[in-house]
Order: sequence, then C-alpha cells, then structure tokens
Amino acid sequence: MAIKVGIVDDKAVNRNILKNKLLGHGHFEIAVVAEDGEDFLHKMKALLPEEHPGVVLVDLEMPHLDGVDTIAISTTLYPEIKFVVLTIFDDEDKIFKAIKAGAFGYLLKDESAENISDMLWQMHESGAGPISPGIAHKILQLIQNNDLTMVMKKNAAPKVFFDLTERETEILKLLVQGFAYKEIGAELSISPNTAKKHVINIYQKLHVNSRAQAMHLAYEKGLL
Amino acid sequence: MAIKVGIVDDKAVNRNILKNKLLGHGHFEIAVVAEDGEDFLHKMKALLPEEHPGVVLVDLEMPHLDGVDTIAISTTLYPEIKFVVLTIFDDEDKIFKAIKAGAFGYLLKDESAENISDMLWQMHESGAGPISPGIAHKILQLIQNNDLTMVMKKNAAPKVFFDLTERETEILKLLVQGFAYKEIGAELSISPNTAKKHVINIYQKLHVNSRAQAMHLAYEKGLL
DNA sequence: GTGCAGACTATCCAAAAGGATTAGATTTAT
DNA sequence: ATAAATCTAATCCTTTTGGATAGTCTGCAC
Repeated sequence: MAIKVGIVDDKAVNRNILKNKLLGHGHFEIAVVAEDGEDFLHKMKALLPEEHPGVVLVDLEMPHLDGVDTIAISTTLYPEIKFVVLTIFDDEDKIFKAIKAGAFGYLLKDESAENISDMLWQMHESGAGPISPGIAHKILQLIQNNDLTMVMKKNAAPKVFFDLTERETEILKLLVQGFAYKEIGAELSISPNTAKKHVINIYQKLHVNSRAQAMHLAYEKGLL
Repeated sequence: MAIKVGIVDDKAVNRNILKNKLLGHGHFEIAVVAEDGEDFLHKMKALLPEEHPGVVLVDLEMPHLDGVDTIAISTTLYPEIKFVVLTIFDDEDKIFKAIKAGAFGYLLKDESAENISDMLWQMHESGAGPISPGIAHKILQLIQNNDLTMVMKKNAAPKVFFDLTERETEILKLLVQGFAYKEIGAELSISPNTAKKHVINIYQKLHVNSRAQAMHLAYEKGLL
C-alpha cells in the first residue's frame, strides 16, 4: 500500500519538486500540501481521519507558523502522524528544538531526491526515524562537547572506570587536585612511596605515563 | 589513496569477515588487527606514526579492556584517529557512553557488510561520522524523552583569565593536554627552554607551582 | 591450607619538572 | 624615542616524577 505523505513548505518550487520526486518513486501518494503551518492545520481539519497522511515533511523557515511550532502543535493533535523536518538549516539550535518539538526525523535538502524517497521508505520499513548523516554527526558532537548531557533516571551507577581499585580511585581524585606524592601520603596516612606505587599502577591501567596525561584523560572523559 | 583501517574485536570470525569485506571493497587497507583493547594499544605502540590507521572499528564487549575504555584512552593518545563502534549492542547506555568516550561513529553489526564499507567510505568523503539509522533514531528518542537535555552555554565571554598573554594561553592549552616541555617546543617551533619559561610565568600568574595544580585550576575554572 | 589480589613499603636510577637568573630581540604604548 | 611588555633562549641547581624491582601483610576464594 502507498504511503500517504504531507508536504509543508512555503516555496512553491520546493513543493513541486518534492511532489514529483515522491510520486516518481511509486510508493508514495500525496495526501496534503500546505504552504505554512497555519495552512497545514487548516487543511488537516478538512480531511477525514482515513485520509490523514502517515508522514509529513516540514520545512523549518516559514511565515505565520514556523516548522518547529507546527510540529509541536501537530504532534499533540495527531500523535499517530510522523513529522520529518526537511530543511536547509543544520545549526545545533534548530536541530535540537525540532527534535524536542517531536520531529521523528531530520533531513537536509541537499540530500539527493532519491535519498529522501529511500530514507522515507526505510523509515516505513524499519520504523526508525530518517536522519541525514550530517545531522547525526552534529548530534554526536553536541554530546561529546557536553552540550547535551544524559539525565540518568535512577543513576546509582557507581561508575567503575578502567577497573581501578577503590584505593586507586581515591588516589586519582587527590592526584587530579594537584597533590604531590608527599601530600597524598600525608592525606591518606600512608607512605609517599606507597602513594607513588599506586599512581604508577594507575598510569599503567590508563596507559599514560605522566600526571598531566592522566588528568587530561580523567577530565575529558569525565572520570570524576 | 587507500584508507588505513584498524580492527578491534575479540572474535576471530568477526575479525576475518570484516577484514575480507573491507579488502574486497578496494579502498581500504588493514593497518592493525587486535583482539582486545590492551592488545590494540600494545600493537599501536609498535607502529610508526605514518603506519597508524585513520579509522579503527571497535567492538564494545571485549575482555581485558572493553570498547568504551579503549576508545576513551585511545582518543586522548591518538586524537587524529577516528574510532567507530561496531557492535551488536544498541542499548541507550552503551551508545551514550561510547559517544562520550569519543566514538566518531556507531555502527550495528547487523548492517550489511557493503553498508559498513560504504558508510566508512562516506565518512572519509564527507567527514561526518557514520551512524546506523537505528542508532540515530534511538538518540532522537533520548532527546524527546528528556533523557538528554541541552546545556546552553550562556557565557560566551572570552573571559581573559588571570591576564595571561596570548602566547601563554596557547601554551596553557598544550600543557593541559599533557604535553611535555619538549613537545610544546616542537609544536610551537620554539626552544623547550622557552616553553618552560612561559610555563613558569604562567604558574606565577596562577599562583601555583605544579602542572597538576595549573591543570586543576584551568579545568575547574574553565580557562580553556 | 594454598593461592591470589590488593594494599602497603622501600630503594635505585634516570628523566622531567620547577625555580632563579640573565639577557637579546621585538612589539606596543606613551 | 623611550619605556614597558612580551617572546625568545640559555645555564645552574634542586626537587619531583616515572619506572623497575623486591618484598611483607592482609583477606578471600577454592
């Protein structure tokens, strides 16, 4: 059965190109075409439930009601419809907002038309939201830059890293605060020699050979 | 020119299948094959820099040193190498940890072999990290479920800290990455003695007297 | 009990880092 | 043009680290 598609884009050229490409693919039929969010919502109200599209491609920059707001409203009104962003914008802020608004996928317009059809078809087959490689890459970077952080529900993970023993972890914490062997020894009431031995063992486990490298690893990878 | 690839997987079958698939593609050559993280790090130390792989495929579940730890260590040791997770696991926790550890991409093993080759090749062409559709989809869901939240950095202030000069700031950045005097000198084409002089000056401005203390201050106060 | 892993201590050696000082070359500000 | 910073470089000396090795003492598993 053909997939019913909706198109929301303020540029007539875009609407037509997209429409033709989708129809050419054979698996799609066009359920609704709108030129902005207001228009889309209005036209949806005129449709019977069985005429509703299964997936709607939404441009972001539009007059009256932009893509993000359109998606935010539409996903609550029509939770069964999948909204996929199709835009030229790839800045972090827009990506993040669109996803929060409920976007099921995020495609870039410079994606070749066959790719767009293919990705929509794959979405239908696998149930996974289509995402352009460049966008996925940006999201990874956001996570790595700590712009995105994971909120653990129950957490409780004792965060055992690199198989360090309890004592070693304790010593690493002091090390990272700039303590010298002497000071670590004094702090933990052990010989500075022992402190040193522990530190050398830690280095071996982390595969580094200096304090600075160990600290770098600890800070960058969040071992604290 | 062929792309040099590394393979880290504890199952000999996987290593061989992957190896053959990559070699069959024509664009790849195998730089290093290891059966776990320890093995990989050990073999890397034996290689000359020009023999280093450009991309390394890493399995997650391995004995001795698992994939996440391997990536965490390796990305600090070899920042120029791109590490791509290749695994059967697709649970949120593993995905997130691997990305935080510095994974440049995340591929699922049920991806057809041609796809893996293709995605690696595309990565080389576009510079974007390869991500299996199912994984990208999971990440979107994490964001939508508020398991991932965006931390907006409001203070874009360049924040010229402690009146460090431009050169000193430059050197501090290298210092924090674990560079020794020799290495800083080589990096900036100055004498190690000069590098050292700068570092000592930095210490005075920061009122510290060791590398570890300077790093601690830099990281805690966000001087980077 | 035997073995094993972790914590503890120590010593020797080499390399690196820290500190103080001196000093020429350049750039910037007054 | 002169003074003040900054960047550059070197030397001498002390302290700290990193690495290798070697040993004791504990508690826990088989």
